[in-house]
Amino acid sequence: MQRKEFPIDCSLCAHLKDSLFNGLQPEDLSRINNHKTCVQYKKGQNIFYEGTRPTGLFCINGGKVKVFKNNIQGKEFILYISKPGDFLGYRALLSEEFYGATATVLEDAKICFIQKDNFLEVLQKNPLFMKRVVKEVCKQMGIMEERMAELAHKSVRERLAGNLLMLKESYGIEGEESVLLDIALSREDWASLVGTATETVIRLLSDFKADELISFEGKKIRVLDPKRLAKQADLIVA
Amino acid sequence: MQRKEFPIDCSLCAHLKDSLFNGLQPEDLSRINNHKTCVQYKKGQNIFYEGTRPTGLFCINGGKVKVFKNNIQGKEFILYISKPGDFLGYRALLSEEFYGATATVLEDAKICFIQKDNFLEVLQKNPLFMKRVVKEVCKQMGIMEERMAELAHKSVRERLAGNLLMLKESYGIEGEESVLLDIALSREDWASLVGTATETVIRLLSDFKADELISFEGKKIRVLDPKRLAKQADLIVA
DNA sequence: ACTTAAACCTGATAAAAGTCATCTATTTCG
DNA sequence: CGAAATAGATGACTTTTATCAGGTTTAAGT
Repeated sequence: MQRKEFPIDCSLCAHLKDSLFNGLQPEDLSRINNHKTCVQYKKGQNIFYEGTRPTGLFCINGGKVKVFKNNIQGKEFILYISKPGDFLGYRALLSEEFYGATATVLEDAKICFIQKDNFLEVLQKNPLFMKRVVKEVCKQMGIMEERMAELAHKSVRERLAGNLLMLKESYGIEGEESVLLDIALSREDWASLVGTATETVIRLLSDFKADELISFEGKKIRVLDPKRLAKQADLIVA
Repeated sequence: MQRKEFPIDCSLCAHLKDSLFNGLQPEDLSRINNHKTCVQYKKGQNIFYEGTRPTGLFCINGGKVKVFKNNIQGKEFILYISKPGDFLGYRALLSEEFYGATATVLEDAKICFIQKDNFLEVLQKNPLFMKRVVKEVCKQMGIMEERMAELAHKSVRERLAGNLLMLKESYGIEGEESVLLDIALSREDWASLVGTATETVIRLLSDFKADELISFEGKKIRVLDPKRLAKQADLIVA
């Protein structure tokens, strides 16, 4: 469980443009930069744990991370899958609560940590930055509301199709006639994302494959027919 | 569908202390106050509609409101039940999106409307107010995450028990040996809240009644045994 | 390379919950 | 007040999905 540090300058970060830090005054960005620590994580390592106190904010520079809750029976539900440029753990930090979820690395990651005080200071003296953060939180909340309503009334098949299309938006690499989802999830992760049993995901994914809606490419999935998939997700009135 | 206006001064509002406006500078509160319009709504009336553009913020002075999404098949899922002191419609306003849900009056209500510009101005020149809003949004988000995980992996029985306990926190009136839920929901509303079919709610509620966990008092429910209900909700390891 | 473990897959079965049909009680409203 | 509409209740049936038990394939570690 060794953690290797790595040097990187926020102002030169390849993902600054996708991040909420984009647009920050140079002096503020350098304040963030000078007080951060950046660490490499291997697949399977945890970044923070449900029930513990946040002491700062994580910002992803590379790799992918899942944020999930565990219920009493140990069943996992994935709330978010985060990628470079994304903030991690800001919800609990800003609501001044303990972490409500655990974050685990899906694909080897480089993650920067910004001390709570530094982040909050920059936040408070930058109304525009604050505004962007609020906007982002509220946007996320809208997505959650949508997902929750689907969880309540859609079948597993519909939800799986919907999640394939959702990940296509964030992780899709456009090819000719098809889109590769550039994220390697185990069947178990898919189950945690959709809110179902692993066996059910396996069966449905091979259904979708048999129907030529998707194909498998190593651990990744290629979306062959987004339109018909959207019908399966009951997003369009067929 | 006539709307009767009514006069009320924010600084004298009985629910100011429960509201996010609490702690606002007198001049800012009066700015809000002078630019608001307050209207009475009857049960069943809509306050705003999914898919329309927010033009301001609603603040509840009296009554109760449900905020819900409708899916393609017309099935309703209740996201929030709001009471006096609560803000309504701030999520879409702050994320600068269309409303993601519809708000309908559950019990005759008095609701004030604050024009977008006035609200945003007060928000921007008051970092502390902004901070409280962010904190509240993030707290709500934590609640949503929790509820979503339950929706994913708990049975309808567990969720119904959990929702009874949840409403007990917000709407419970303590009696001797029991707590009355001071909110009149139809079986259909309960179903929309829990994410199930009306018939299932009816059956489960009468199960709970037979087990003397709850009793019915007109349209309201009395919680007789919160502890055993928590076991049904699988909140405590029995 | 070999052993072990993890991930993936398949089939059978059972339980949970949705749907449909029907009936009764309770409101609502002209 | 009485008719009509709405809400609540119950039974029969079906579908979906979880669970369990057994497989095979793939990956990981020594």
